[in-house]
Amino acid sequence: MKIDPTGPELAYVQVADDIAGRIERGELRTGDRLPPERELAGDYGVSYDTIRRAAEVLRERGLIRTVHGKGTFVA
Amino acid sequence: MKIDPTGPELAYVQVADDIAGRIERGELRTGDRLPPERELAGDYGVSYDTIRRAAEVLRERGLIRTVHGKGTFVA
DNA sequence: GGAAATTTGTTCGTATGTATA
DNA sequence: TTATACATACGAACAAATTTC
Repeated sequence: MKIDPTGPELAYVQVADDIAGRIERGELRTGDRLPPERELAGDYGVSYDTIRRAAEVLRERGLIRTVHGKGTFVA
Repeated sequence: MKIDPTGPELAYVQVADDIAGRIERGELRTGDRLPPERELAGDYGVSYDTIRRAAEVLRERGLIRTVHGKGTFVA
């Protein structure tokens, strides 16, 4: 679940693609809550900032929605 | 009691060290309850987040214990 | 039992400084 | 110079546990 920070792919793109893949494969389903952003940062071995960027990408794609104080959910 | 945010020492370390010093000097004794975390934040002029980090350090050192809904006590 | 106040716990939102490519 | 990435810190919203009346 870790990200390769040395590869040609940007870290936040790798994270976004990984989460998108989990949604597409049905590992994450509509309404499911993702782990907290700061926990995802630890899971992927990246910074909170990188998770924020990845989440922004996924929100723009309409794959997730985020609620202040509650969490991030599969759309 | 305020913290120096411009110094090289991290804010949460400064807070943890200050509270540890008060315990070591006997100003705070076993069983004493500390002020609420959000009040400590105001006292030290730092954020709740910083107090939480400081408390985590002190818990790891075994100097305090925290009870949900009750408060934080000197160990 | 129930409501309110107090206090800690969790989670997202934002800003800043530093390092690197 | 700009964009990426990391870490710290401050702010805001939501939730749970405890006590008291």
